[in-house]
Amino acid sequence: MSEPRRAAAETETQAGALAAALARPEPPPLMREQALETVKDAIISGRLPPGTRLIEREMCAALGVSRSIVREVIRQLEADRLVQVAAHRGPRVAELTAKTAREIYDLRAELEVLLVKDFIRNAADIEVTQLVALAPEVAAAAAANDIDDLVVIMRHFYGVLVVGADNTVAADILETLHARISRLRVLAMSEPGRISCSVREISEIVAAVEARDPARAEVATRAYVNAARDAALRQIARG
Amino acid sequence: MSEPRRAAAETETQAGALAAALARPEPPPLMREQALETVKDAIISGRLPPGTRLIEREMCAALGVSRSIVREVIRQLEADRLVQVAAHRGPRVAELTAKTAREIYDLRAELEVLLVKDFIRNAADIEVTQLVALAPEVAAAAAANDIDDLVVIMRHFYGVLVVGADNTVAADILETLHARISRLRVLAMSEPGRISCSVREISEIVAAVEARDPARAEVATRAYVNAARDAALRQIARG
DNA sequence: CCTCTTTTTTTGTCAGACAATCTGACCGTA
DNA sequence: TACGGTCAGATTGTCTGACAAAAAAAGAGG
Repeated sequence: MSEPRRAAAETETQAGALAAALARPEPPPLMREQALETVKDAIISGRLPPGTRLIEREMCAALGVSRSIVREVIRQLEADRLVQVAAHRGPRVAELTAKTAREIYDLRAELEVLLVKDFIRNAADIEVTQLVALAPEVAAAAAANDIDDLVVIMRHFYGVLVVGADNTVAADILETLHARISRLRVLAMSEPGRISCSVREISEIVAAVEARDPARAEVATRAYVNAARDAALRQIARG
Repeated sequence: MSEPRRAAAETETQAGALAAALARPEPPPLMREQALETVKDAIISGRLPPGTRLIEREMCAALGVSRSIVREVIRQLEADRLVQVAAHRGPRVAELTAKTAREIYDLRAELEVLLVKDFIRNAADIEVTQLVALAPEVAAAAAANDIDDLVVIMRHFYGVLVVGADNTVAADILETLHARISRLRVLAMSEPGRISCSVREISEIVAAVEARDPARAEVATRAYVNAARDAALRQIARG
């Protein structure tokens, strides 16, 4: 009984390896996905500020796609809470109140703590090394006061974290939260003194991860996210 | 300067109150929302089991709507992770692996802890009373072994919790997680002995909330969700 | 200045079309 | 029989055009 099943399992494994090796990461991109990415990026970067009306016809013209596509994209952005849609009134880029921002940061803290702990538990040594290698990069970008570069490096940081933590559910949700506060994060980083402070906090997280010390990592991660939250809320309060 | 503004604010407030009082909670329901709710309910209840293909034309016929609507609905379900869509291959009701289930339950624990703590901090006394009043109902339904009733009561329980906690972000995300594991939750509840166990755990949560003791509530909530997780994973393991 | 109409804009929905792609059946060959 | 190749049908991805209903804007009148 086990002979044929073993054989089947073997061919399956081989096929799986083949598929993985040959998988094209870029199957002919769907219009819908390109359009979604374009609009999402425009919102996240702030080129479409909160409150902006997203009129279907204009979106069609701007994106070069049909209304069908635009409407599907809107539905996805709505589900991600990046746009708010009132019936018969059309979608607008979502506003971010202080209350909502606080809620997002508080939940973000829990998610990042969860991910860092999972990273400590699940990540291979090479992934830990990758994370450790990012700490000096963060420091360098901070020293140069290059916020754009810092954003890129932090995105990389979270990329390594997410892969090593191997927790898709938490990673997906954290990504939606990050998207919602992305403008705010950049704003908060431009607060004088915030950058050098966050460098220290991130270094501490990395050090705790390197030591594979979950309790220490939790404290460090909470400190980092809470400080970011307070800076963000100050920015909102200033208008 | 403040006089006219006060007057304006007053009429605005009055108008707002009127609008709130007369607001029909049911503005002519959009086809798309009805369709979404119908499909979502079918998935959550298990009438559309995981893996089921959702063919556009068939959905149109079944729901009595056009393809535009069906496709918009699919996009929303995709964003909620209730369906998985492969390009050119169409959507299927999402499968739930043991790994994903574990991740969902672990995150659910964090979210419910967060919400319970917020409830303790923010809820009015009357809301605490409402929650306390649900404990005996849970016990009664459990004693009668009426799982359907228990599901309804637990939905009510979370409704009260969410309103009192006043944390929309966490509530929304918890709702999507609950949706993804809803079949599993029912399955887990049918495990012999699980119900009476969960009654005790829920009573302890309620007692901790009534005492407004966050630390105790956290312990109780974790115990409840972790027990639910273990029961759920056992069900998955059994096939 | 406020209020009531009338237009204009925009959304919500449908129907039909067509190319690109996937699936499964069929078929010849070794 | 097992395997690789071909072809027709099914299905998705996308576009266009249409129209009723709702909301917003513009005018008219007091």
